[in-house]
Amino acid sequence: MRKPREEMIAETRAKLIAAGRCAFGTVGYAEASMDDFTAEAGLTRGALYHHFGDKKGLLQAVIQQIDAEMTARLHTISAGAPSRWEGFVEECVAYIEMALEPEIQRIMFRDGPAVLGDVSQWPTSNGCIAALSHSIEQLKDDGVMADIDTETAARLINGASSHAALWIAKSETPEETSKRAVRGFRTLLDGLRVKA
Amino acid sequence: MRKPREEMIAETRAKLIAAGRCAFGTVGYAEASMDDFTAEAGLTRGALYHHFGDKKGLLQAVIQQIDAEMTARLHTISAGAPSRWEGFVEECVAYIEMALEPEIQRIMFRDGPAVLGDVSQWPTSNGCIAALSHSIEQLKDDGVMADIDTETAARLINGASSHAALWIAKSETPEETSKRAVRGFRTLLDGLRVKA
DNA sequence: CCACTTACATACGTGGCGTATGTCGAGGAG
DNA sequence: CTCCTCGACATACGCCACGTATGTAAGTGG
Repeated sequence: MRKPREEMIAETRAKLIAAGRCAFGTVGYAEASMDDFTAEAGLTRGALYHHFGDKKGLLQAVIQQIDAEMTARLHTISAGAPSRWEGFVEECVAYIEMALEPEIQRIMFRDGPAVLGDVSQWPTSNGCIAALSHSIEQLKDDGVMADIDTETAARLINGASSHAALWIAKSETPEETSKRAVRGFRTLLDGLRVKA
Repeated sequence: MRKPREEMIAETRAKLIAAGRCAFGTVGYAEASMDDFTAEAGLTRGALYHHFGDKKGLLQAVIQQIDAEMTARLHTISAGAPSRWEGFVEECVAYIEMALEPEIQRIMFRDGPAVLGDVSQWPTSNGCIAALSHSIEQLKDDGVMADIDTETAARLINGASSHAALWIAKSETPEETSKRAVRGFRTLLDGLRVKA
């Protein structure tokens, strides 16, 4: 065994992140007891403080992981679309739909911003904003999208998406509400499209 | 003195709400110690639990108060505009700008949703959404706004606004960022306008 | 082979929340 | 006027969670 040491460490970190992610995603950040979910991972709070400094540090790590996954998913979706505009719209819709998943919603859109401030502000873990910005930039180059500041557009869309997701998730009829939201969202985006 | 009793009670409630509002708005909900800010109001946690049940109950009361103030402000703004469309746009811009005030931002857009879930969901304290919806409904009747589900539009705009405000507030150059955001926001809204 | 660091676990103090209990003043019944 | 009740609020207690200080065993460089 060449370097089993570092592997063990990485594994410990991964186990802590996984346990924290699970706890944060289900009972929420504030109600998640560090003693409890570290024990579930077969460890103690000592390990957590050693690797992440404090509870917020673990949350950061969890968010970073989730953000990376979301960014990857968005990328594959936009890449597989027939046109760039289509890809962009599908990306936005996918963003709403991802925000519907309880874990993503809770961690990325509720507890994350509340505990750490505007998550998309730090250089790390703003992959989703960056992905949206990239798409918008391309569309502007293609002359398909109206003249609007790229980052602003990305953030407005991001905000609309996440709130829509919250709305849907809390709705009594998520299915129907989701359809209404996506439909309205398409209309909103269509307003930004340059008409032929 | 006809009913000094009820006045005293109302005053106690008001003092608790004011103290809580101040603490929540500055240090945040989680960091606000009930012992501390009730003492600042010349009371104890006993009074708080008696009137509001628990810490969340006080937060609800605080949110309700702020929401009422915001709704009133939005109403006067939209009422004083030259046209309905102008009034609507100004309302939205005002919404962004209100969300810039630290107290409103912290309580209404960060801690509120995190602690209580989607605030705009409960019947109480959705005054702002209702005000936006009302404006949108009128614009649709006037044939000035594109065919979009009213509530959906209100929520998308609400989401975009609050995220924009977060972005601005955390920016290193809030003044400039604010201009970018408002400009982009106007473009977004313009996309919903029926062209003559 | 030994000193030293690293990766954790254990032990302890503090503080905040919620609840159970106590007290004091205001009104109504007689 | 007196007593009794009830509501408004304070006090007291226990619990739990976080953070830190300390301990320990395993690995690593010289």
